[in-house]
Amino acid sequence: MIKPPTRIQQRNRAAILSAGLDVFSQFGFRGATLDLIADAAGLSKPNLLYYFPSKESIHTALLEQLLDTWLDPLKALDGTGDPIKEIMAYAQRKLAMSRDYPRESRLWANEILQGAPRIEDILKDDLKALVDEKAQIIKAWADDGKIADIDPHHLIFSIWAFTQHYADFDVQVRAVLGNKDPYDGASVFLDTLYAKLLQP
Amino acid sequence: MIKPPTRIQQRNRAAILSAGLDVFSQFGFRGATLDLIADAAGLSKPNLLYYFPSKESIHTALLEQLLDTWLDPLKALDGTGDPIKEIMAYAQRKLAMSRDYPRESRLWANEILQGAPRIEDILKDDLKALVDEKAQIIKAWADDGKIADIDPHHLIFSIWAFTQHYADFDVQVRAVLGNKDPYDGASVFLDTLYAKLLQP
DNA sequence: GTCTATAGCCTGATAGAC
DNA sequence: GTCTATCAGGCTATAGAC
Repeated sequence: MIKPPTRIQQRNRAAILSAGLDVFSQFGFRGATLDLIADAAGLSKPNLLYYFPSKESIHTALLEQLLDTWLDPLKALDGTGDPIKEIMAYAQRKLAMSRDYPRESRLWANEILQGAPRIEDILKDDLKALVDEKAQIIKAWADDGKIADIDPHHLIFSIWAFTQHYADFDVQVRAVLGNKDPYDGASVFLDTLYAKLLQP
Repeated sequence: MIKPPTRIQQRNRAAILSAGLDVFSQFGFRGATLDLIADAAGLSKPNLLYYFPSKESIHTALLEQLLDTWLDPLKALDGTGDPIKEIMAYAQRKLAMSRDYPRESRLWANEILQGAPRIEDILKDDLKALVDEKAQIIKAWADDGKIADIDPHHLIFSIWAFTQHYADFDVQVRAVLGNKDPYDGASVFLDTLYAKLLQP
């Protein structure tokens, strides 16, 4: 018989996951330590290991939780909608994710930078299938003359690259811009960029 | 009296730096270990520490060496040249750097992702000054109607983001593309993207 | 210049009291 | 459920033989 988690358990699990997100997204899997996570979560190390049996299990839980929401913006790209509007709305959704979930973006970036040892299969199966499916939609739009004839895969890469840059390279962007908020300017630029690119 | 380094010393120093680049670019500063670097360099750990006094010193040497070449493509942007050609040539130079020096790109990405504790001052001083200078050139071109009126800072960010994506997210790009080489398609896409964006 | 040996600290994880 | 105490192994760095 499995008992439902108490409020304390829910709170501690959430605190650990949030602390783990902080630490793993900054230092990567190898650079993160249980001491740092335990401190950030306000728990002792053994107590942390009472909730999660290992360092790996915290990391895995975070990646699984992330996958649920990370691919949503692309999944929402609708083949029956207005082509240019659909693509530009996707790009803006991704930019909003960088603004609202920068730690998640950096967790992903760290995992890929380190060779994606824990999610390589997911990239080659789920991610590739999703991208190929949406690329086909975009290609059909191009063939119909509804948007310019550009490579759909590199179009998607460019959206990922540009939007995630503001989360992953946040320190650099802010160092260069000074005190200005990056996201307003980025949003305007994004609209201009893809409006011009996609115009048939 | 300082003696010139012997051939063995030159070779070992180079081997350590190359091994350090491999390891730091994959795991970040904290995730890297001297054991991994020593193995990759084909030296024992104490011998490695004979050439560099500490882990930090290897990392610093790599970052300094990187800075020399990392900003060259932007420095070469010439205010007296043809505006659209200059910007597109810059973007292509950056893409070539991702292709030819992916480890350097990932070393940089790791450092920024981790909050750039060791190069934050350089970002705020040297990098900001360089970018502001080139942004002013680009703005003047826009004011003269020679290129479209777009935000120069975000234009530069977009070039960084898109070109470095192919080095930093290499595993993901290749997982999605299958066996195809990414760089030919990226180069064509890059030309199309900025030709359309910059057209006044 | 290069090695073996090791100091001294930090790491992930466990045992057992309460 | 949470703690103190602790283990075994990995970590950076040093000592000292050759």
